[in-house]
Amino acid sequence: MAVQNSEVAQTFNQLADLLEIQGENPFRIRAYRTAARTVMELSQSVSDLVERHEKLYEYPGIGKDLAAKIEEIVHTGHLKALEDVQEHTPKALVDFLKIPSLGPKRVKLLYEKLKIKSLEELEEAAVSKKILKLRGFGEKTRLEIIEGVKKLKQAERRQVLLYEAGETAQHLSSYLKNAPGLQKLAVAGSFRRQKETVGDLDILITAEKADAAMNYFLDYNGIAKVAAKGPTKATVILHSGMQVDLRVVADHSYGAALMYFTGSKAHNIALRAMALKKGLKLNEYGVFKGIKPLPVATEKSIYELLKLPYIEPELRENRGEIEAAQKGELPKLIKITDIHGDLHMHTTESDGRNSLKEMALAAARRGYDYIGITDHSQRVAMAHGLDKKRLLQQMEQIDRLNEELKSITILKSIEVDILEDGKLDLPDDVLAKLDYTVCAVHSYFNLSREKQTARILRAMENPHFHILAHPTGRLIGSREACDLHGLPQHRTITLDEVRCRASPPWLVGESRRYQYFTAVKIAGVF
DNA sequence: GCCGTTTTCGGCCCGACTGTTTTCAGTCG
Repeated sequence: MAVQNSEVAQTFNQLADLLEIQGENPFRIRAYRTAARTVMELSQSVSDLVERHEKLYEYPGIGKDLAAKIEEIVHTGHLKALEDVQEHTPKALVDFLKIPSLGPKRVKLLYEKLKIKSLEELEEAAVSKKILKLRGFGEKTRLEIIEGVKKLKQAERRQVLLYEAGETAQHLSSYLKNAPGLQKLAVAGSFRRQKETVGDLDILITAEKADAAMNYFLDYNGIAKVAAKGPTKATVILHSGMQVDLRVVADHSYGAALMYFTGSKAHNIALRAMALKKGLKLNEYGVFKGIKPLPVATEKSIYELLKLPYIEPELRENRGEIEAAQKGELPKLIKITDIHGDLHMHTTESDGRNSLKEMALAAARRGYDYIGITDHSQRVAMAHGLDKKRLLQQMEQIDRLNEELKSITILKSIEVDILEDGKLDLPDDVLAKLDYTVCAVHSYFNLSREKQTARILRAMENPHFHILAHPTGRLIGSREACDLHGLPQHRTITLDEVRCRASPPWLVGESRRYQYFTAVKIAGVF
């Protein structure tokens, strides 16, 4: 059984967590984490690379040592070094790191001085005030730990979907726009990078008087708790549980601060290292030569100073965008204005919320040239999927509507279910009458990799198969991707890619909850 | 553990805030 890249990355991260608690050289720990990231971003499986004797140590952040460790994991399925470290460190200590105010140093102290090695022991030591004996532990920390243990027992820290975070961001932004003396405002962080889920919101403002704006922010009625506040920085927890960080900077630092708070952390570190090599210092206040600030009002001017073109926030993850920028090979990202139509839409015939005509009119108002109607097929009974008879009726309806509406073209389609054996859920004669089909898996997500892949390949062999919808079936935060051979786990799709995949060059539908744009069938998707 | 137009050794991003301390270490982003 081949080892997945994510398993290798997980092993490295586990090792890094444990070494952190043991007080190992922090740079060595960082190397493990960097390597874990690199492995996750590889477009090929490490198993294949090892099998073909590719030089793993030529990838960024992977040297000979880590390459050997990767090979060990591929060959033996585990890492002896991790097991050795695990043997001497209780696993629960790693969970302690998730508690606010507990970092590796304090976890180490708790373990060494008080022999604490489980969540229960930690709770007991906090409640009985034993931990106050330790240097650096006071009453505040004690209460933080009790609260943290409670939360940890309940659930993981909540990550919300991007669009949910967008609603909170919208509320907060419109509130803050009325702050006294407000000049500029941006929601930065992972939200600006448009990550699929967002853990907290980072809001950056410039204002005539920082303290007035800060106080205005702290008066926001959605705040449940103020976790930290200073003259330029505050952290609050909203009633929804979401954390919001506010930073106030001087107007001339806005560009540098926006870049800094947008991240990602890895991208910033890489940029700072580049700046250092040029004899410059980069921080959230600007770019400095010695102590002399250079004029950098915008993010663009900072990139220019580093001899780089502007890098879009969505790409700032230090997974090759800086190298691509240096070579002038940055991908062009999809913009709303690039979208001319939507090929994945439901109506009230199945589980949509609007009628066929309402959908068409709404799309026309958006300026779309075309839409494709893709209600569910009969097998998805929960969504009242269409059988042959109802689909034929809908097609007639579409013909009539196309006559009536001249501003938009409505294409006939269906989201046809891929059955467990790879057959499509409707007979070929009716599929042949459609403009195109969207095919998707809605059941049996847990088949083995071999069976799942064979199932989809078989569906693709059908001459009426055109588009594979939500290819991995992953629901962000609630259902894992199904195991398929050859689909990358995580990546950004660019406009050029969509163009070259789609023939004719249609953009394809997306959903808020699925990770992927619906992929279009081309040779070599798998 | 990685890496090299200061280098094969000696660096490795950097600042705000907190809590505990009595000047600063640890955490966080």
